[in-house]
Amino acid sequence: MTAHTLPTPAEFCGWGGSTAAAREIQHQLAEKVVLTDDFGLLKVVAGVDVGFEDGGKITRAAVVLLDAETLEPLGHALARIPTCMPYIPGLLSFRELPAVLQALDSLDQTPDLIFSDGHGIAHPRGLGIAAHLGVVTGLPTIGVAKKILTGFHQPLGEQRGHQVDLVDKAGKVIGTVLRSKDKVRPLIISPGNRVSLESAAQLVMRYVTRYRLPEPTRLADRLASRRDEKRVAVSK
DNA sequence: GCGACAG
DNA sequence: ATCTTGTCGC
Repeated sequence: MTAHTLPTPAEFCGWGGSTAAAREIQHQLAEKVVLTDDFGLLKVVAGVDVGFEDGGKITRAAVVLLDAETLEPLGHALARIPTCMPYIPGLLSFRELPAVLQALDSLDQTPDLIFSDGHGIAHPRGLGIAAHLGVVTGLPTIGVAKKILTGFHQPLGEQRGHQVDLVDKAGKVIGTVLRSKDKVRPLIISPGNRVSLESAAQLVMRYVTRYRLPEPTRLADRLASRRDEKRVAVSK
């Protein structure tokens, strides 16, 4: 069923699948993205991120579930699969989604909203990993990136909460450059699916506490990159 | 042709 | 993303 939306990892191994085919899939799926806030009250929010092990041979996806109201941890999942596609700017989702989907499937609960690392519609073909994930799962998603992939913006204010539009060459707004904390590099926020541009930035700020990244993303990042384990290993 | 380029 | 210690600044 996902054959037309996400080539199997095997199809890309050794370049069995072409980048041209992947780009065509993105163009088609981008048309399915909805930017309407059609979700109800948020009960469970999730954060997803991907890390690598063994020099990149293993792709490791992490998903964390939090109570949308209290940010209390409700659960998490990990998926580790062989990596068989290289990183290619613009085609990130084909490399990372297989593991992410597997981790999501292993959960006993479906989140009402997913914060994904990377871009949503702020992408050359309008389908960054967050948007791709949203279309494939049918769930509301928001892209939280640390760098711009495409687009331009006016100067941004220095204080926490300040934001400016990220626009494409045609002048269309595709995201928000958001200062989540004072004196830190801004985050690039863009809708993935079933979330409006305005809500995307608001929701991110709702889940930012004392760090640059919103909690769902920050916690998923820890799990995916094994921050805790490494800290112990180094300080020991 | 040249440079840019999420994670 | 990942390899990696200490260090400068708020």
